[in-house]
Amino acid sequence: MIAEVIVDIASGETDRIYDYYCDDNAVVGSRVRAPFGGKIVPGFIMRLKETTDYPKEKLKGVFLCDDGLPALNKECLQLAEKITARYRVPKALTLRLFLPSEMRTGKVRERLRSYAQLCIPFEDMVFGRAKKQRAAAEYLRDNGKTDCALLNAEFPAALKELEKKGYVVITKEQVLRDPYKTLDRENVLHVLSDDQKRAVQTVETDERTVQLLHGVTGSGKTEVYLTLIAKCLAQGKSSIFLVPEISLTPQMLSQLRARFGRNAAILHSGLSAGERFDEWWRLRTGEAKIAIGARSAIFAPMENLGVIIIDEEHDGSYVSETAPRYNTFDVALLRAKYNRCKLVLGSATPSADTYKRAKDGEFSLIRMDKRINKKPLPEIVIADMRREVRKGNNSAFSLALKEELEKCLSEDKQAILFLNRRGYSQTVICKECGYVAKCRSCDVSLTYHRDEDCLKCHYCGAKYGMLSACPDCGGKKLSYAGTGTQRIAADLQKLYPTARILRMDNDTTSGKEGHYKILKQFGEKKADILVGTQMIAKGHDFPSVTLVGILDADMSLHFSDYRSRERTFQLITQVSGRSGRAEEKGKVVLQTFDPENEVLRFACAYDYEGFYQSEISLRAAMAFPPFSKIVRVLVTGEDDGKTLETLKTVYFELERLYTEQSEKFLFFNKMRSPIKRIQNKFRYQVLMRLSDTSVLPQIYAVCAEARTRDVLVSVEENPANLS
DNA sequence: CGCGCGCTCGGG
DNA sequence: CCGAGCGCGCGA
Repeated sequence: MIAEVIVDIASGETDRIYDYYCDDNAVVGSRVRAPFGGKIVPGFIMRLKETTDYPKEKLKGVFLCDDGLPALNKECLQLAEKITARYRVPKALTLRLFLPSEMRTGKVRERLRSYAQLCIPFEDMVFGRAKKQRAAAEYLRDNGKTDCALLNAEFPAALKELEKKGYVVITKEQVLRDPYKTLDRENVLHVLSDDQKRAVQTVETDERTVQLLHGVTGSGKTEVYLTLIAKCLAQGKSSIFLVPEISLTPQMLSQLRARFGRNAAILHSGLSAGERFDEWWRLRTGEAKIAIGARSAIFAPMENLGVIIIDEEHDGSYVSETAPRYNTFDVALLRAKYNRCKLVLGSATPSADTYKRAKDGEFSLIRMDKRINKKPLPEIVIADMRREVRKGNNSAFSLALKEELEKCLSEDKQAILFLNRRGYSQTVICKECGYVAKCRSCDVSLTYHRDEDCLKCHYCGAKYGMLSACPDCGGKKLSYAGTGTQRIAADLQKLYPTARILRMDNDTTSGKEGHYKILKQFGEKKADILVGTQMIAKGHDFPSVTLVGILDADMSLHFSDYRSRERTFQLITQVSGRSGRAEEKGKVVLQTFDPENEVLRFACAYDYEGFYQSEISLRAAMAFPPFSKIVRVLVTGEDDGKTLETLKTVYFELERLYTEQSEKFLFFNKMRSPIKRIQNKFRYQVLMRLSDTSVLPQIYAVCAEARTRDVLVSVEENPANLS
């Protein structure tokens, strides 16, 4: 038998079919190891045939990795075909999306799971200030051998440290028992509210594929999702449940485990390679029928899908940032159509694009206006910072916020303060000549970090020593402009010396799991005030938080991005939802220099509909998406000359499209990208706005053609930022 | 004349 | 993508 093979090499040059001899029992979609260019590389069988035109004496044979069940089923192969064509990427790159990464590296399929157990007496261990390690060790002392996946989810990073210290041994074992048996399978009746019942019924009966669930925070959308999933399960159908990465918290994981047990495979960043493979394999064989995870879980290998759910539909993490830059919704829609099942989108603040399609009747629109516990949403009060400054208050905190903070502290409640920037201050400016400290390889302003007394580049992480004098003019009057979380936390501590303050931003949350640690500490009431950036907006549920302060509510309005209004509205709604989750009524203080701003007004009134109406008419008037499509072609490379050369060819070809079909373009221009260099790569871009997307495939074709060995050409549709 | 690096080519 | 093969440039 002859196999048509795609070799797993991420390059356009090898992106074609190579013929090989193969076993007669080979199946399309199987993984192989193929001799290629003097090495053995992984590959995939795309088709099988009896003969080949390629000279027999030069033909080589492949080793079959999958016996019986191929790694990729028919749907995967068809989906891969479509994604490859749509985004014009090498086929190998698309096929990789469907497999856990460790399957490519050639390790033989193992059905092993890692378990940890103590190997010296608990009493002999020394922990110092490592509370998480102590907690993990205590857990192991009390519970004995435990699945590493569970420990990693609960005590991030602790296990690795314990192993390093020699306190814990990790063993790999054949999966013999249910590793989740430590979690009691819950046995409760899920009684739905009228709103929830109606939502479930609509999803099941409405003809349209896409169902938008627009429910206010606390309206019980999650229960609707879980009911839909449970119903599918009862019919033997599988489901996919997508959430933003950040919301896969340990609490949520155990809730899902309790509800669905081993029927659910949860694909989250805490899993080790082996565990990820294990979960994937359970889905592939049909042993597990529910895939839960972030964006990439849309490629879960199940058959017979009954429903696909995308929670927090508006979340930016649903667009991939590496090639293929797929949009999760687009992939989900393809899968829903293939399986003839429903695609449910849920959000309290849907993106304008999605909401418009629902209002236009393309999607079904299900409203859930009532909160499940009938509690009112927290009151949002606007603090006019201009007036504060006029009154002589130059601090970052308004009088109203300080009053609320004091009340909050005296009542032993918790508060969250939210702001948009990070670091101690934004930039270092010479007051005499206007010099601004910039990164040598990225051409962006550096940020001062007080704890390390250094300057850091937020794009490449480069560190520079603090300046004592201006390198340009020698002046000594250097000033820090802007305010970050670090500064806020310091000021706050001065104001309330006894308050316990936690800070959370990209600097304090090292590693993927870093932010969980801080959130967990806060959840355990080990701090009174949490100061943080965007990342505290989602996820955890803190019952004793009764106050949320948004320090610079208008900051995000000033980004040069057509979605900044929408994002600001979403952010305020989301952050406000952190306040008053339990019995106590919550309060939100929103500080702004622009108190008349209508976006802030709509957000304070929880008026999504009003916001949408205003936003959509603005988008229409300005011909912004969804009334157009913004396309950015980004040309990047280490060699400035070569990069410019490629930019020229790309621009020449695109300009031809523009002149030939100018009626489809609203805007067309080439320019240097706002940040000229990131990680030593020069960046140039061609920016377009299309009124008619029928030229899009041609744009992709031009870019695929222009890409060279050392210059990358990528296409972004409605990019989230233009840096 | 010899080796070194940079570019081009091909891999089944 | 990655290694093999080849050409030209420089040093002894």
